This record gives sequence, structure tokens and C-alpha cells, in this order.
Amino acid sequence: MGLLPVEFYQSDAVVSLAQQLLGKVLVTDFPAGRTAVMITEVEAYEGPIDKASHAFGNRKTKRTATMYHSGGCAYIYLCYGIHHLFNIVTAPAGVPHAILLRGGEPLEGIDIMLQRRKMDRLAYRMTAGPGTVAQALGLTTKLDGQSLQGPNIWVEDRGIQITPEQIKAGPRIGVDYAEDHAQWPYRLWLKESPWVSRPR
DNA sequence: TTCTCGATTGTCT
DNA sequence: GACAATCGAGAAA
Repeated sequence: MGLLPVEFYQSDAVVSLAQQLLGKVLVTDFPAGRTAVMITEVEAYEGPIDKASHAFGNRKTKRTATMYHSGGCAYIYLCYGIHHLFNIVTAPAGVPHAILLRGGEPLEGIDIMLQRRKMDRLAYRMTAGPGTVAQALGLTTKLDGQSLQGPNIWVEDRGIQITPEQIKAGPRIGVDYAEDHAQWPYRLWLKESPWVSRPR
């Protein structure tokens, strides 16, 4: 229970860590108010050996530098010039693993999230997909590199138990350019949850 | 400095 | 089902 400690993020077994993140609660606290979602869908990116990762082959640039930080901070970047995608950096410093948040179940600050998404009523699509969850939570590239120990962003364990039977795994989305690596079953989601992105 | 293209989404047909 | 929107990182020159 409670705030996940930095040690949680230090493992370099990124897929296993991604499984453990399902059912945890991601909280953001900005001037607009506090918002929280239970994590229902993630994708693992195994830095150096993963063609779909920005850090494939240990490529290190200004943008990817964040992924080489010690586990427990946020990696946020702009995609298609429009969408801010939120990742959780994992593994010890120097190992560029990351986990992409793709879906969540709204728990707190739903009115704030609706406002950010410019929606007037709650619908599953509010937080289905990496770009939309990040928008709902108010996450932008300005927050790249932020600690996940607070005060603005953190992850809590609220005692929600997830069993292996509740987790489904499949190929990742939107990474066809990575050829064979796109087929790796690094996309994980909660089988029973409606708060996940629609399969393409 | 210039050029290409993306870990996506929403809208129109 | 098809496609435009939109901008900065990364690569080439």
C-alpha cells in the first residue's frame, strides 16, 4: 500500500515490471486539481535490444537522455506533433528501459479530466490510448524527467490485487516499422477492463 | 540548415 | 476504412 518507492523501478526486467504496474494508481497533482487513474494498459520498451524503442542500440540523444536516468522518473515526448506520450522510466541508471502508459480507469478528478479532453460526459474513450490518457492527466513534455516520487506525479499501490489470469499480452501497436520486434508480446492489459485502447 | 517521418487521434466517407 | 493534422527529433549535408 501507499507510494511506490524508487526501488520498485530499479529492476531491469521491464516486462515483469510492466505486469506489476497494472492495477496500480497513477496520480497527478497540478494547480487545476488532483487526478488519478488505475493503470489498465501498458507497453514495455526494452531499450538497447528493442528496435521499437527510441533508445535502440543504446542510441543516446537529447530527447532519449531521460530514458537513461535511474528508474522512477517520467519520460514524456511529443508524437506526430500533437500527442504527448507518457512513459515510466525503469531499470538502474544507464539502462534505457521504459514503460508506455496506454490506458487507465478514472478514479479521481473526473471533471478535470473531462475538461482537459474537451468532453461533456464520461466515455471509455476519455482515457483509451496513450495520447488521450496523458492529455486527461495533464501530462506534457514540460514534465519530461520529473520524479515519480511527487510532488506532481506519483504511483500508488492501493491494494488492488491483479492475478496472472487477469492479464492479457499481445503485440504492440503502431510500431510496424520495427519489423519483427513489433510482434513481441510487450503490450499488456487487464482482460476484464473496458478502459483500454481499442485493438486495431 | 534542410528534409523526412513518427510508440496517434479524430473526422469524414 | 481512409486520411489529414502538426512539430520537433534525428539524420544528412
